[in-house]
Amino acid sequence: MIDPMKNVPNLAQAPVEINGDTPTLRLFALLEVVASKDQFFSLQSLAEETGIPKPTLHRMLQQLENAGLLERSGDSRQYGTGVRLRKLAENLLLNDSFHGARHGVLRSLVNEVGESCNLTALSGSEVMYLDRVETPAPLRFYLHSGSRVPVHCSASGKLFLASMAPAQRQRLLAHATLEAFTPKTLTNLDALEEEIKQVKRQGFALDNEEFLPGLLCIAVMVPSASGRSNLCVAVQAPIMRLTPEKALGLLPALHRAVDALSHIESEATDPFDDSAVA
Amino acid sequence: MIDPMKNVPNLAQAPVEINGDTPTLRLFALLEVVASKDQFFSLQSLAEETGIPKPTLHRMLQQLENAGLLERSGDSRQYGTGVRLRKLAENLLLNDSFHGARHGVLRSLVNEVGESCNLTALSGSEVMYLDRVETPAPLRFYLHSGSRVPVHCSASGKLFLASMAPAQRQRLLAHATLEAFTPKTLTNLDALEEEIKQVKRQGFALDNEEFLPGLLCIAVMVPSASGRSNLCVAVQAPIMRLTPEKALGLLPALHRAVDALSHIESEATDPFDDSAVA
DNA sequence: ACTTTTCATTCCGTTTTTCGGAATGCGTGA
DNA sequence: TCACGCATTCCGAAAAACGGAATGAAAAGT
Repeated sequence: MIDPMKNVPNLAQAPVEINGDTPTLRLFALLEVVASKDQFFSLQSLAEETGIPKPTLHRMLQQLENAGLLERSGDSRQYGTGVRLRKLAENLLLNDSFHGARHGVLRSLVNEVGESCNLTALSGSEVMYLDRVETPAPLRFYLHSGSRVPVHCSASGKLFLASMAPAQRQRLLAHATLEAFTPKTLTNLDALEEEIKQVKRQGFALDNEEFLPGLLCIAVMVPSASGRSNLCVAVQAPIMRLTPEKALGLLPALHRAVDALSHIESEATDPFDDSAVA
Repeated sequence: MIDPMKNVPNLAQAPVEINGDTPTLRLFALLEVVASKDQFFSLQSLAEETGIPKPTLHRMLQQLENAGLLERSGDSRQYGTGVRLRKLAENLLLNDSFHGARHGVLRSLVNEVGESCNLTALSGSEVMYLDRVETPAPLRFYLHSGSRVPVHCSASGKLFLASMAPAQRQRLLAHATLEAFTPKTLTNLDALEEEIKQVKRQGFALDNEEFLPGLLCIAVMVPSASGRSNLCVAVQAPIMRLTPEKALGLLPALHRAVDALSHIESEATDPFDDSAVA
């Protein structure tokens, strides 16, 4: 990957990383680059932008073209998006009413409590942000959906841990390093178990600057009709605006959101529930 | 070319074929199946539906989940679409390479009717502006592509709602706050359902100051050759210049635009049809 | 008209990934 | 407690991806 100086291509290199552990995911990352373009592009320009070797990129694009995901303008060397890809995108957005409904609940929770809220799920050994709505207040933490945080220092994570069978929890924690993100992070397994016991008793969890200094978070689990739940709602705010005591006052609002969310979730398993709506 | 898909498991259910000559394309075909679903699904059900062996399907889903393209919900046996996939879909529609052609249609519609027009798509529970062309008149509303408006108080939104199955619509609306942006906003579910019935009858929708005071909007849906449509055209104008009655007079122009747009959409499948932008 | 430059495309041995039947794990309901 | 349904892991054979080098093909320069 050494850059021979003789070639000095054009403007400042945009090192768009094509990440992915598998060929397929690399192709997806490529599609994302393509999808973010507003115009046609050539193989060459894309090769420079992404750093993918030309033959490899050629094969990738050819594959996508054969599949109807990309199209080429005429016989020329300009690529653009294909019908099939657009159709997929449309269907996806059109049918995603669960996400839409959940987002709505989240939005009204934010309206009510005035702070940023998010939906989280356990994904592997980490907590993932499924969705997030920001507070209108100017001072806020920038966190976005799709990002991940460790289980041991997040309110949602502690709830997930508390909902597990002891054996399952141990299996998960056995291979985890309880990394200290702040001085308040629980890095001791016994302390964490103690905390989890308390979470279980209380029915909610707090993260008091255990992940980011100055960030307080309170979370509640959305129960699942069948089996264990993998969904939490949480409010996050700077400690300047939200002390642990004040956070407890938000619990009623959180529980209302949880109710709404669990109704949505139950519709997923029970598609025959479309009675109302005249 | 040899057909590698000799899997003919023909179990009791519908035989949705996953075609594709390469692993990546098979994964993509799988995503298409997922994207066309309106509800969560389990590995088992998908295995039966597609005929893909369980271990293979498991690996595929796991890969997609790790990449953030899919998400698991509920008791962790239910899969649904992920943030990253939705993001990809949105970017794609926003930067579509047909954008140019569609933009042209929009521009000539603006020329004809003299008011700002826009193209919209449903994204989750909100209406997204795909494109917009402003009126040359000095008095106008500042709205731009990429921005979003709620479904219940926009003409396009009502059209999308009208095109949904009752269950889907209910899910979307049940937990939504029908926020009142103006005194005319429909904040009552029954009233909204009534309005939707009317929209369905009429084939077009009006937004008469339901979102912004003084703003009237009339919208028509662009039909899709296959499946449900996710595209609307709309004219927006200050009520000073456009009354509801006068808006009806714009319907012929809107329908001409719709025709042109649906030709663009079908162009890809029929390259001999040059009738797009005039 | 001919040469040079610039891309796109093909070749092909090596490396990585996928495939899926069989075996195992895990939670639920008898 | 056991059995059953489903999710998950194993692993060797098969397939696909990889990318440096070589080869076209067409535009740009002379």
